Amino acid sequence: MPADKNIELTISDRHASAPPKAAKKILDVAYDLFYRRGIRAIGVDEIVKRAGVTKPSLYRSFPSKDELAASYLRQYDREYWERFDEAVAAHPGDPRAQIIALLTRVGKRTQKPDYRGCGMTNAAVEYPERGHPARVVSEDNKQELRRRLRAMAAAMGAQDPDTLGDGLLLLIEGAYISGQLFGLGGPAQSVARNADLLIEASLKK
Amino acid sequence: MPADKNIELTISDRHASAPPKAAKKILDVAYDLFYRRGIRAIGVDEIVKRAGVTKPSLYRSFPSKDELAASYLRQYDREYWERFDEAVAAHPGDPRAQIIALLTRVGKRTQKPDYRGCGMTNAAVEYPERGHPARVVSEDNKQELRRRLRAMAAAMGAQDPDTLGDGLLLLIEGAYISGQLFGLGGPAQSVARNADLLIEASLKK
DNA sequence: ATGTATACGTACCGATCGGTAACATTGTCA
DNA sequence: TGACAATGTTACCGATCGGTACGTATACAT
Repeated sequence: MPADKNIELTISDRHASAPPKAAKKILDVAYDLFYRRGIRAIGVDEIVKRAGVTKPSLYRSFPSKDELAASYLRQYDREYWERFDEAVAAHPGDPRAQIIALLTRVGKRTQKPDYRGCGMTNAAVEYPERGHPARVVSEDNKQELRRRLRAMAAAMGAQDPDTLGDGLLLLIEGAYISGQLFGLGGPAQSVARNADLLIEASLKK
Repeated sequence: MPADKNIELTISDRHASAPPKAAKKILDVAYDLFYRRGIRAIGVDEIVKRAGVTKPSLYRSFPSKDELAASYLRQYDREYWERFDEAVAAHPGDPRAQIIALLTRVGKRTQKPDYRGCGMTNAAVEYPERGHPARVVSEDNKQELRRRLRAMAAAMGAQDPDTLGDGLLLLIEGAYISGQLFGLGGPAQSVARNADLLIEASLKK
């Protein structure tokens, strides 16, 4: 279930009704294409064609393709933390169970046939140049992920919370990547089990 | 120290001397540009310009840009296993020490200022379509990595060698990716420490 | 010197890239 | 009805994409 809330705060919050419809269709289509096939691989022509709109419509709502990509990632970011918070909320006050729930879900997603990894991670690989609009969003997302994982490791009572938090991040990123590299039956299916072992070895005795 | 052995078996092994010099320059330049800035981001025009040759020269030695990218990855593959075997050879008969040596080096490389991750991983992200020449090389490389890590986990006497091998792979891939995402001081610097903890927790007691 | 093979360069191809100018059409609310 | 905003239409821009037709330079063997 993709992009169904507001498009961009600056667009939808004008006077509480009837934001441009074209912008939403464009962003929905761009979201799907960028995620599945990559940002560089998709041209604006294909986006407008599949969205049933024209190019000027795209450039009225988004200043450039790069900014459209950044908008796609901001949308991805919202849904990312929704999923995150959902797993956390399922085990209130139990950070270890939260992590395991989170990683179990990630592991399951990576085993779906056409899994394509994390949109954030992929975008950062596609745009190595510092300061690129898409990369900025991606880096912010990862910084926040690191912050949360370290905080959760501390709440678990790890001997070295920063090391455990970073170790969990490495496992997660490894799952994102190897999920799209190996497909079904790949190493990503064991991410939760390995995280559990790592946590066990990292707690104060 | 880049690409200084043979270019392509099919080129250099013609009659044991004087293979086209242009092909080597092209592959060297392509290697550098593809790795640092991405394959899709680099056009053939830039490659031939920086190599000081012309486009027809490129297409006499390589049937297409995609195949040039595949050649780049085959070269990367050779150097990859050279580094791997080097770390292994430093600790004969001690798989755990081999892994730690390996991951210590990976962790160090990820902390270099302009670290750009694993060329194989990056190529697979850039080319999600199955069967793409570049992706095929990348997938083969990863399969082999998984095979070796599982074998080493078994040699260590892990309770569940496949799970430990896969866990190590997840940590390694996580290090490749987060190395280029976070730069200096990122989570990748702790990959060896986390691997050691994971190994400790995975051995038979 | 002349044939033959190989490597290289000039110049070009059609397609697509991201992006825009100018204008016509629609729907909505006053 | 009039005004305005959103969208559509058509046609175009210069740049770059991957790739090639075709002539030329060099080397070596006869």
